[in-house]
Amino acid sequence: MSAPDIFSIGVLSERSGVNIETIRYYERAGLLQKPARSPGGYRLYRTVDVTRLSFIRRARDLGFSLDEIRHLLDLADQKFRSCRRVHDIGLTHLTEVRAKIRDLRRMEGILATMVKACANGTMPTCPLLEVLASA
Amino acid sequence: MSAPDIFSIGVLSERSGVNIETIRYYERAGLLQKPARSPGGYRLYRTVDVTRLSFIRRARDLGFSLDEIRHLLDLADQKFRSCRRVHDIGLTHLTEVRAKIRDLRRMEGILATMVKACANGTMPTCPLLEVLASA
DNA sequence: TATTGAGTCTGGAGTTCCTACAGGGTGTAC
DNA sequence: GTACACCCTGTAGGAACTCCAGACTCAATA
Repeated sequence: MSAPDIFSIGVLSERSGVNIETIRYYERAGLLQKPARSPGGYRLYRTVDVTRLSFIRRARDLGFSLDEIRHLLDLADQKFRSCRRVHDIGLTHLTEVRAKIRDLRRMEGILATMVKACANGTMPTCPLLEVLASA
Repeated sequence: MSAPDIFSIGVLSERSGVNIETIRYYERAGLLQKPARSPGGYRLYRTVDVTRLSFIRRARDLGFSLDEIRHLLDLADQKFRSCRRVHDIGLTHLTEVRAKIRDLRRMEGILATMVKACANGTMPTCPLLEVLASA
């Protein structure tokens, strides 16, 4: 664990913002490859693991399930031989991502209006529910 | 259950896109008020419940926890007397919403590029991980 | 109006995605 | 060589659902 680009699970946790226990869980769940081990049995990681783990964390924050993230990781890993398959999976997620952006934009608009009104000392009414409720 | 604006949990489920079991779970968790009951004990809902439930579903899809959603519902319900409190809670969520939008737009860009390249028959390399991994 | 079949009820167990110990081993710094 | 922080496995817990059994309700139809 002395080489600068090889580090322990604690360091990985710190650099990726993912809990140590969660990292081990992702390994069990197959989202991370089983890492190399030190002679004493410690897991050994590299920079590429930080990247992968940070991605998983962000994607989770954005409401993607582990299964969806598995798909996205497969895309990134170039696991699909067929261009058609990359296209289809990419398009599915693109549609989902765009829908999420649209919803978040709506929420942003409402929240910004409320915060602004409050800053002026005016107690605002809140159309938050209605704006997301409509199809 | 004959009046047009009063309906059963099954109809509510259909109109809101939320599982029947999940609706009952939200009731137990205090996100939905306890509904009126028919003489035989069936839950009775109204249009306002569809709105509220649809909002919860959307917010869950966007990665908000039930606790965060409780806060947002409180905002919408005008539960806070103080403008300061509305301002603070609104601002907290606004910051979170904007961060999510930023991440999703990055994903959107990558996915769109990949889908486009694939449509041209070119197998693209995928910088998906890198784009979200960076702080 | 009696029946039938879809819908609903409660309570409890199972699933996913973590998170928190307990009890023990590892690594390194003095 | 012994502290002390770190890591190991395994198991148990929590959040947010999801499913099921066995019993009851309701509306439609014969």
